[in-house]
Order: sequence, then structure tokens, then C-alpha cells
Amino acid sequence: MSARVVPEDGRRRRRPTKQGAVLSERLIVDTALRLVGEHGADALSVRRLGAALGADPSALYRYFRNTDALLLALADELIGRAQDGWRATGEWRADLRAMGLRIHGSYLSQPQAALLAAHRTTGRPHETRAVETILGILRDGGFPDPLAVRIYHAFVDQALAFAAQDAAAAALPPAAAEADTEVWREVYGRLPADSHPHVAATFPLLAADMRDSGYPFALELMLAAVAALHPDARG
Amino acid sequence: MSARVVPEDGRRRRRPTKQGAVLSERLIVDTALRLVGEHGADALSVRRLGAALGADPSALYRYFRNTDALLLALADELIGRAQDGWRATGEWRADLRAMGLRIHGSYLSQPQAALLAAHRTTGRPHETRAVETILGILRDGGFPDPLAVRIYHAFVDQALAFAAQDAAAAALPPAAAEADTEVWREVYGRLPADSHPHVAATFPLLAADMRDSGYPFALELMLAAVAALHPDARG
DNA sequence: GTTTACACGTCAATGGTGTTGACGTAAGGT
DNA sequence: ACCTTACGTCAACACCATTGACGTGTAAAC
Repeated sequence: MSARVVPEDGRRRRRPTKQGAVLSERLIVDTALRLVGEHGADALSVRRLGAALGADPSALYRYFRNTDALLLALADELIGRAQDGWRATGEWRADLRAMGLRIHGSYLSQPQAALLAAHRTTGRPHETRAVETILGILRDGGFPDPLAVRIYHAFVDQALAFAAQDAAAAALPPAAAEADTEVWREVYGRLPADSHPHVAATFPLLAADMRDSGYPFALELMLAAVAALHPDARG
Repeated sequence: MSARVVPEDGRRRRRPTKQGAVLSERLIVDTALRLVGEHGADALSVRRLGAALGADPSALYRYFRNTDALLLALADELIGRAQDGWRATGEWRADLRAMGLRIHGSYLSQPQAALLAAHRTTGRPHETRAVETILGILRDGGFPDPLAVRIYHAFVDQALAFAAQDAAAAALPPAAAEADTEVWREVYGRLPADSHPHVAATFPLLAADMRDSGYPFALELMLAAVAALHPDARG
């Protein structure tokens, strides 16, 4: 069985499955995202996706070469959703902030797809559009090319890295997630002041702060530092 | 079978396996890291680890409640290695920089293991020591507690997130890695200037910059922004 | 309208995974 | 030397992704 996948636009004969569903790339991607959204990270397996579609699991291999290809399709869909409806204001700092938060948020809405795809280069249309947009914000904002490129790199990597990091936390099986929470309460909450004075002194602050993502603050720090590098910055 | 795991210090009877190995937490963790380092993340399964140890796979469950517990042990080992031989200089900026680069480097030295562990809270000794150290750098450096805690959070998350991100890239199977590289050359290198003017204009700079990790620059940006927040900063 | 080719849904099988309960042996405290 | 029990082993379960063979029904060709 080689080359069983037929490209989407070459498809003609859409035979319904036994249960009456008519498959398509679009339907599969949407169903996969819905499955994940409704039943969590563990719900996405070839078997379960087949069941949700009303098809034999192996039918998916007519549409995606393997699960990795399916995940890249999900990833590009997420990048696309991050940009839906966004409009540039022309103010580079506000625009970068918005893009960062949108990418982060979009990936977080589908944690386990994000996890598997945040470190891949898909080269698909939604991705290239995002690259173009962000580079444009920086160049139109007045940063010279070499600096714009360095900032672009740090900015995008940071957004994706935090997205993956927070997605990983959100995608943890319930048992592991509870284990992490309990570690905070049971271990860090009880470290003695003589061996761990700094943790002991700040524990309430720490426990409160760690509940949320560190990204928004890290993003603000990056934007502040970048502003200081702007040609127009005084000093 | 409940409560089959006996804590390491309660162990007395070290019965050798059929193949003559004498198991211990230490031996299992080291073997697991070696396995992952040599044969990739996929090589880490209970069965394969058992085989590498010369023991029945289920023997591992006498030492770790489940694979998650084993992963946390691996993560803590990496954190420990990041701190080996480090000494504070008393200069918060230099110390933070060193810690960031050490954590990042330590995880990168075992990309496959880092991938599996970078987003967990272990609560184990090496981890609590690292938390204490970093908090200490900030508090002793003159940051008031609420600010120190926020900075700590952003700093640690950034280091771990980038570590995981870069580890993921380093751990890609050769085929996928080459696919990503080719996407850069074939897709981004050929985007037409009329649809993607910014990418087209900066492609050589972009391709060169993206080869390395974005972390060092992102770290410098964060440190610069943090310096501006220091109580002693003018303005 | 009938024929025909093949796209694609289905079946069955392979070899992997984590995890558990039962069991017996040998190690160590007494 | 005895006895308890820690712990290594075995067998089994339920799940996983993936593949080769198969045949049906669709849609194009005539």
C-alpha cells in the first residue's frame, strides 16, 4: 500500500461510509478539533476519530499519510484562527502585543495539537501569512532590517515556546495536572525557612503568581526592551 | 496491587534480577537518560527500559508508581546537572544570565528527555534548589518581593519554554528536520515579492538568523527590561 | 443506458504501548 | 535457622498506529 493518499482537489468519488458520513479533509480536521475540545487531549486517537466520524479508523489514511500529517493540518488551522479578524493599527507595539497574545491564545485553545505542532515549520499558507504580517509590523514600525529580523526571531520563538509550554500544562492528563498542583501545596508550601529562606518568604505571592501563564508579563518585558532599541528611542 | 512502590531509603532487600542487575532509582534514571540520549525519545518505553536494565518491565513499577513519576525523576536530574558547579557572583544580572543559559544548555544536552520533562513541576530537591537560587538572586539583587516573584516566573518559564522549543528542534527525526529545512528553502525562499514583500526583502537575513536559537537574544531583552524595573534604575 | 475502472471504505492482522494481579523465591532481621 | 515480605517475574488486558488485501459502488466513458 503506497501512495494511498489522494490530494483533496483530485477527489471525485465520495463514497459514503457505512454509517452514512461523507468524508473530506475539512470534515476530518474540524471533527478532530471538536473531539479534542470536547473530550480533552486523550480523545484524539485514530480509532476514536474514526468512530466520531462514523468511519473505519483506517479510512483516515486515505486523507492523511499518518497522524503527523493530520497534526500539521490542525496546526495550520490554529495559526489561521489566530489571525482571523485581526487588523493592524499601525502602532508597532500594540500590533506586536496583539499578535503575540493571539498566537498564544489560539494555540492554547487546542493544547495537544499545539504541543505537537508548535515547533514545526509547516510552510502552509496561514503560516507564511503570519510571518509576513509580523515582519511587516517591525519594518513598517521603523526598525532597520537586521534588527527587525532578530526581533522577529526572538518574538516568534518566544510566542510559540510559551504557547507550547502552556499548552503542555493544559494538556496534561487530569492525574498529572493534579499532581503538579499538589506539589506546589505540599512541597513548596512546606519548605523550611532555614534551608529555603527565599521560597518560604515569598510563598503566598509565588503560589498566586504561578497559577497564570508567565507569558503576558514576559511579552511586556520584551516589548519594553525592544522599544529601547528603536532608532527613535532617546538615549 | 496497591502501594507497590517502596521509598528509596526504605529499601533493604536488593534482589538481583534474573540477568544479574541490581536495580535502584539511580540506575533506572541513568539508564533511561542513556537510552533516550542514544536512541531518541521513542526509545523510552517501559518494555525497552526493562530490557536495557536486564529486568522484567513490570519491575519498574516497584520503583516508580507510573511512567509519569519516572519522567519527573529524569527532569529533576537535568535540573540538577544545570546547577552543578555554579557559583553566584553577587551581580544579579550576570547571575540570572548564567542560570538561564545553564538551564537552557542542560536541557539541550538531552533534547529527547528535555522534551518529555520541561513542562512539569517535580518538587524534587534539585528543582527546589533552583527555585531558591533564582529567587535569591532577585531578592538579594534589590527587587521588592512582589516584583521579584513576577520576574522569577517570567524568567523561569522563558528558560524552560525555549529549552523545550529548541530541544524539540534538536530531537526531530532526521527526515522531519530535513523537511523543515527544505520548507525554508523551497517555500520561504520563493515567496513572491508582491504577495509577501517583507519576507522577500529580508529572506537572506532571515534564513541566517533562524538557524540559531532565539533564546540568547530573548534573554538579553528580558534582562534589559528587568534592569529598567530595578528600584535603582533612573527614570 | 450499460459498461468498466478504480477510489476508497472495510476487514483483519501485526507489533507496539502502559499497567495490573497473582505468585514464588530469596534476602535480612530476628 | 526461621519467617516475613520485598520484589522480580509471568501472563493478561485494553489500548494504540499502521498496513495489505479485498470488494463495492460511484462516476466517467461509451
